[in-house]
Amino acid sequence: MNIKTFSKLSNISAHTLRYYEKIGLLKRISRTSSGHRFFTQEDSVWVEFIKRLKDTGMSIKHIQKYAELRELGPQTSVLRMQLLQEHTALLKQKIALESAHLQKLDEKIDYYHKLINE
Amino acid sequence: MNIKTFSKLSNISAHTLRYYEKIGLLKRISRTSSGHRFFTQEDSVWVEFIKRLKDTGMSIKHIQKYAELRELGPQTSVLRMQLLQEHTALLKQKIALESAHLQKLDEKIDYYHKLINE
DNA sequence: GCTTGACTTAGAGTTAACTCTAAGTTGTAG
DNA sequence: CTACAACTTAGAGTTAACTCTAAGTCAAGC
Repeated sequence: MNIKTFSKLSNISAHTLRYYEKIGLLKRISRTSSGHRFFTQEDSVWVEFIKRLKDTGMSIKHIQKYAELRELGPQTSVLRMQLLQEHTALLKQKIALESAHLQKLDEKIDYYHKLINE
Repeated sequence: MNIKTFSKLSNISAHTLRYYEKIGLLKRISRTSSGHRFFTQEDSVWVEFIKRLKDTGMSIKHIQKYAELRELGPQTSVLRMQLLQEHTALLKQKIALESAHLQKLDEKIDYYHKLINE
């Protein structure tokens, strides 16, 4: 599919897709004979994975690192797994912190409730 | 306590504390006779609350709004409660999304494990 | 065949939230 | 009493991650 269609599908602007390619998040995007980018199902899977990393707070720099390892093929599996493990460890901490904060905020809301109903 | 002590206690730089005062996150910080800021236990409680909001993804602009309402006194309780409720609703969604992502990432790590042990 | 869209490079602009600098004054702790 | 710290205003610089512009070429769809 072309960049416009892929942009809609992935919910990432064409500008940003070109930017991601430029900075090395997307590599080996195939081209039509005329030079237009041609996105495949595989690209879609990869982009969804990038979004997953981004949505869980991984920086572009770290995603670049992962993308580089991916580029090097199967012999980097252990390294990639380690990166993911480090990331999920942080993510677990983050979720735990947010959950604790949420509880405190809910308590504060309860406090307001009582305050108002007096 | 003075700004340096408070900075250490709150883990926020003196620069940032002055910045927070300037943009209206911190109001009515008392002063010594010589004009130096003098932080109290109450300020500490408020700053911890600000950190809670920030750590859960609330923007400075929204925290400013909350701080303004707080400044207006008890008659804004309902509004403040509503702001908090909106925030916790978003936060719950965010935690749910992150948890779903975490699960997928854990699955990918499992996949790598199997790949490596073959 | 015309309009809309994709391509390129290079670089400027944006937003959030700081973070720092300068320059000069005054205060405080050891 | 000396060195370090706090104060002020005004504005510049930083980082991340986009986001957009220009200018010109070329392609695709109706």
